[in-house]
Amino acid sequence: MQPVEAKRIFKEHGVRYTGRRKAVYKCLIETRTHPTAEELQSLVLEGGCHVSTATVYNTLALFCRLGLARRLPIPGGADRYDADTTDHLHLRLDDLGEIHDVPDDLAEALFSVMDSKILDQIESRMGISVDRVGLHLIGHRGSHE
Amino acid sequence: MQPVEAKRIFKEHGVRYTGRRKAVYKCLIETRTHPTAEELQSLVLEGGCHVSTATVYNTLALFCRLGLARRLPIPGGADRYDADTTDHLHLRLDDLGEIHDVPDDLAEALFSVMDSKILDQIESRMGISVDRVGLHLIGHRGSHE
DNA sequence: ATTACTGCAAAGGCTTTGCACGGGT
DNA sequence: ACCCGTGCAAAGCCTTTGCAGTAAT
Repeated sequence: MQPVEAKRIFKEHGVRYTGRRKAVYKCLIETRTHPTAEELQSLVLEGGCHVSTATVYNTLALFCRLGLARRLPIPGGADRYDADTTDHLHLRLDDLGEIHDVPDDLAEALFSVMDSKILDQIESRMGISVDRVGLHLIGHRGSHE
Repeated sequence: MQPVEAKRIFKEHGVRYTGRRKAVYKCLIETRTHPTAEELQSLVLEGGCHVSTATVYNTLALFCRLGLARRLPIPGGADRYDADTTDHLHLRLDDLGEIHDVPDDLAEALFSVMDSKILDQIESRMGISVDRVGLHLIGHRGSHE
């Protein structure tokens, strides 16, 4: 999503498109490794725009509400944020503390094989409804050891 | 795993099989919904065995190290613990704050369709190694709305 | 002028840690 | 007697919140 479109979305929600929000959003879309709130704050500060920790968190929460970002819970660490809100597969490199996107065609290939008949069976046998299937990969840089 | 076998594992690791550890382990295997540390402490206390919060956490960490339990990270909430350390699929019921196991045959059916060729492709295209595939379901009680 | 945004600091939830005491072997 | 296990309280990390000041419309 382009920043100019973000501006429109803000307007539509009766929310102000302020300097810090602009700066936070810019850093978020420019950073490929899905930064934490703290990393994002550092980036914004380095860019010459002062912003407080609270504002970074509040701003990111706002982005998520507006559909401009997605929050990625990280077990045992700070959550990360992603400006790409489309459904896509994440690969966690735990040793580096990074999260990367898996190319869509490969992600699609993984998801497409998950037969909905199996999910239907799970629903009927367990007496529940499945809302979402969470899938993510955990790996590390380098070849198979 | 039977408590009697747990005792053996403790011995093997040169760790004492004390009253609290016994009580914590007993409550853990008896509780089907994968309790949090706090819930587990309450259960142990109700059972008439006094135990502190710190000990519950330390004990659970010990169990995980010994392979007697698994820690389940819960986004935005307290982590949960599972005495079943075999690979199996979890279903999170977020509205109830519960986690249930998916019957093995169904979980197996879901996993088996994930072609390893796709994972190989991801590895070569991204220049990484995939260590684990994380999969879990999020749902709610009741029929499809 | 009105309303929303921001910063600071405080508090919050969950978890770990330091240290002195007590209990197992 | 030794060492491990335990409790308590303090500190830790990440995040949210209250409130007073500031800026946008």
